[in-house]
Amino acid sequence: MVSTEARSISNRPSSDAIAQRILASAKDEFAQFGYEGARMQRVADRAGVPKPNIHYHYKSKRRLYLAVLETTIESWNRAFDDVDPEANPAEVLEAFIRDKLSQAQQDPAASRVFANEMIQGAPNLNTYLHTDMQAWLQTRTAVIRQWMDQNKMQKVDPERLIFLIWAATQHYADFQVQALALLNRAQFNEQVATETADFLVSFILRGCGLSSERTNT
Amino acid sequence: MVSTEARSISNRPSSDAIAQRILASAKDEFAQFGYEGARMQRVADRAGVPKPNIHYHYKSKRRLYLAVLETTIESWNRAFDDVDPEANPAEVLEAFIRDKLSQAQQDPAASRVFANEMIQGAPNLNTYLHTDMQAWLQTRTAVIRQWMDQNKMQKVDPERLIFLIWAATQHYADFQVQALALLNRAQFNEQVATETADFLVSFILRGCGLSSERTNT
DNA sequence: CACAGTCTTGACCAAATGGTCAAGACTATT
DNA sequence: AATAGTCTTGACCATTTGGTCAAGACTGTG
Repeated sequence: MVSTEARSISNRPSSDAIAQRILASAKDEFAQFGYEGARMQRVADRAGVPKPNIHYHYKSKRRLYLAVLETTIESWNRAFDDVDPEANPAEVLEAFIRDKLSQAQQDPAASRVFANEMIQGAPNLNTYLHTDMQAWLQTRTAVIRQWMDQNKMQKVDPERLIFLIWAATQHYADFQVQALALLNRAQFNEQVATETADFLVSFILRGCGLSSERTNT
Repeated sequence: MVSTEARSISNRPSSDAIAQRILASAKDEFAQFGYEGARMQRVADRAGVPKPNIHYHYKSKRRLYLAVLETTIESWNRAFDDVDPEANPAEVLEAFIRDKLSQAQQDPAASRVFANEMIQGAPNLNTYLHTDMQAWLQTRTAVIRQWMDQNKMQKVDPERLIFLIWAATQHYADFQVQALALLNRAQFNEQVATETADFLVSFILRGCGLSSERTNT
């Protein structure tokens, strides 16, 4: 009786909370090892639940992975999302760069999940690449082209400009160990992030012909 | 007799040739799936040899992986290797960028193996990062700093400049599917490579204040 | 408090995994 | 042509893998 009473204070976390914890653990696992290298047992251990519990919430490893991919994509390009063509290119691009880098710092696992999927050949995101992502890119490049037509910035390939920003920012998530080792830093803290953001913003804006400073050649 | 004669023309490939073929197959496999996701059986199939043959040439999966890593690293930064500080920064950087991109196109697997190892946290290359690679980087950044002191180029963080070049070029190897999908191209051929190289060179040189063209702001 | 539905979990399974081994095939040397 | 050393391979093994299942625990509702 008493024991039952006591047990009844078990205060079991809500089913949703557990599903969330599993999803978060899965993100870390898939980020580090990729789909094929990920182990369900490790996901369970990270989440602190028995393995069969995962299969209650997610039908299979593949479904779990797809769920992770989905949440990852959702938070992908928050910024730069609705851009006013009348806005200042420099400000818009700066905001975009800083936001992407901030994401890379705050949630490197998301970036790595995506990187793994791409390296692997995007077996689960091929449609997405050719539909939603392409559409997203096209509206963005349209604005950039407009800016270039109005001589507001240097004429450059807009698609490749976006690629460069993606690559340069995600680098600090995906290759974090390398960057930290070579910069002789212990962790990717706020200071390193700020230094990096400042470098990227000023370098890329200069590349876009948007710098207030002039070159001294 | 006859059959023996006929068989003796079997012309079995040299042991070294097979070891090489295994290594090449392993590079592709590790590139696509990462260490934990790689399957010895698939390596064997790709190489066209029975699985035990792999274990004759490479003691274990780990040893095979280390061998792949080694050959990958060797071909890593061929270019930009001995730079004359008196040389023209623009020319040196352009050569470096074009070489890195050419590598990314010709051997994307190598880039992906390295990317996987970094994403995973560099469990096998941590020492390398803190020794050889750091040394390599330091001699390069020293030259760049010299150029900046002599006002030959814009003052920027040299380490992060190198990172940006690495990231921007390797992107076309690691994220090849994405780039091709978004550029609406079927394959990363010579034309795409040239367009990309031209973009990267002019954009990055402008970022370094090394462009002949002036901005029109 | 009983009952039904939701959620959890220990015990288990078939298949796949990295790796072994001993028998055989090939090659160079004498 | 016999021999010794190198290389190849079919059959096999212990362990790990993703996944199942049925029994039980918990929770809300009448």
